[in-house]
Amino acid sequence: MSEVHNFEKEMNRGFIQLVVLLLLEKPMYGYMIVRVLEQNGVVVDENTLYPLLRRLEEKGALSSRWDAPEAKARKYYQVTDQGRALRGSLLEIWQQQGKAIEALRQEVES
Amino acid sequence: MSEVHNFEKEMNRGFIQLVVLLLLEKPMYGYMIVRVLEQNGVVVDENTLYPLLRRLEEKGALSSRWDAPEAKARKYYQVTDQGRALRGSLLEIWQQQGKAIEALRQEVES
DNA sequence: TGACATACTGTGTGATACATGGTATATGTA
DNA sequence: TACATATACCATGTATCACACAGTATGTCA
Repeated sequence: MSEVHNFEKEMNRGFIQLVVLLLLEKPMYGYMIVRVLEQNGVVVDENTLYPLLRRLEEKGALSSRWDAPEAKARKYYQVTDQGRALRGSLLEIWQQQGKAIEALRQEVES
Repeated sequence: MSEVHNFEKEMNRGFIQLVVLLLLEKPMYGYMIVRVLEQNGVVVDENTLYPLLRRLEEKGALSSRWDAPEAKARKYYQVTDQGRALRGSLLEIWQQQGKAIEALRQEVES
């Protein structure tokens, strides 16, 4: 059905969280996040992002507010201090993983 | 229950596949992989790794053979050409993600 | 003998990416 | 005005996966 197999899909899972936490240093709404990431070569499905945003808010990593109540509804999200702490630990994990992969790559390619 | 939250756990998902595909350029068995990764600061649960190995073999990315049939059974896995191709595309994804994260980090931290 | 390490397997459970389908407003254009 | 398309979000369902829990069986060492 899909071009991208499961193994490739799995690569997105942790990554999207981290990207969102980095991006939302400035307040943005869901649809906008999808477009901005798209322009940077990162494809995130709407139906992946919206639940993720709600989940991150539920856990205290993001805060949100509705904008322009009478116009087209936009829900702006922004990272909280708790979210910054989470971002920090995810970044650490990311970097440790990067080191492991680089080390292994050198072994394989030599 | 666990120290590590879901957001942190999610970081492992794509990563483990890639590490295994890199590591198995040399034939190794499951229990050995867990120990080797452990020594490199990467914690992979046995109950995560064993199914992953079977899954990768099922999809043709790994081949396996049982060793020493009458002694303690060890199942040696090794990457196939198909697995190398998969590894290549996962590495590409990894690098693209790395670029995206680095770009965002610079924006956030400046 | 018995504790512990080694080596693997089967069956849950909960979380999540993505699919499908839907609501509602805004905007461009014929 | 009519109608398509873009914008912006949500609800529900399915498949997959990390990890928990529990078990089998052999090897090793005190």
